Amino acid sequence: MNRVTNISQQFAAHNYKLTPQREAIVRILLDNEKDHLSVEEVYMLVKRKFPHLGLATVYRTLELLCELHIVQKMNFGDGVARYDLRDDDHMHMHHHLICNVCGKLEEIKDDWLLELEARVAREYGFSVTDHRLDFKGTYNSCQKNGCKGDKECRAVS
Amino acid sequence: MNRVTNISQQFAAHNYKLTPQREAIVRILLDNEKDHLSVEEVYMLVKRKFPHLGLATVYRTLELLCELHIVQKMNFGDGVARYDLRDDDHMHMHHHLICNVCGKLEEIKDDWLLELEARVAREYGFSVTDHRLDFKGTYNSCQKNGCKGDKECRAVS
DNA sequence: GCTTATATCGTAAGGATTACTAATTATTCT
DNA sequence: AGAATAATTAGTAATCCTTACGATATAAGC
Repeated sequence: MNRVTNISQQFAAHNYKLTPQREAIVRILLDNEKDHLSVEEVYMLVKRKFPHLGLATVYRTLELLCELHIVQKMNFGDGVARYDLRDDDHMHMHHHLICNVCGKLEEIKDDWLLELEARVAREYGFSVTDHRLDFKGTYNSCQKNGCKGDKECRAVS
Repeated sequence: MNRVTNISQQFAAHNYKLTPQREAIVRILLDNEKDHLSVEEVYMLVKRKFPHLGLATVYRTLELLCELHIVQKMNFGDGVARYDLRDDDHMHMHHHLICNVCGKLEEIKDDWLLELEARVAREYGFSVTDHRLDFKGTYNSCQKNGCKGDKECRAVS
């Protein structure tokens, strides 16, 4: 099924309407799935096709998408919230690799934590509904370029 | 060795001085290790013993501690940065359990990710220097109290 | 078609963090 | 010890991101 149609149905299921503004925002997110866009970036991109759209609408729509578990609001330490499309099952977030040198943010779609979640349930009496796993480090290909220094810790990870 | 002494040496090693203000802040962090304090909370606590301390000094000191890898700045979604003491080796962060019902934040000190880090290195050519692993879910003991709803997704996780 | 609810727009208000200047404290050199 | 230099702090102003608000516009129900 078309992803926009799918999302439209999820809106309807919760008595929300997929207005033209909301649809434009959703399309921007789908078209830039790899990019972990910030509110401002979404705003800029969607304004090309929809010049009259207001910034507050972007904030509200992203909050709505978050509530519907279509996206996940995240903070990678650059001072702005970023939004990441969830997997189709809307269950778990994928993992991230964040390079200290080049700054690249790569996604790992596999879920590597099923075993650990079972362990958490067993040992801590805690049933996991979601997780977040980020790795910081350096790509081997970036290693030779040297490290920019140890300032990355200042970021809110 | 005394932890304050140890930290003092780390300051000296980087040509920073452990001033009375900085030491007071460090002591507050050590005394409230489990609590993931925010800047404002540190400020309030340290002012009891050190009424003339300024808020900006708290911000600067925590940034400094972050640079020295003594603490880790984190964002758990409540709009403020929180600071978490690193393990003694200053290498890796511990993991967190965050309950959707009671809001409790528990730490898991074991490092469960060594194998996954090896896998990342092998499959992605990425050598991990640090990680972040948070589990969201509910304690079995909280389950019977019911869930507050699905608004937790609005938080920046 | 009129009424009611929902969504948008633009901007004002809020809150957390950073930037900045003057004052204070420590260090170095003679 | 005393002057000069450097490091640190205090207090507040400025900045930036986000939320709140009132008015307008759009859609839904009868």
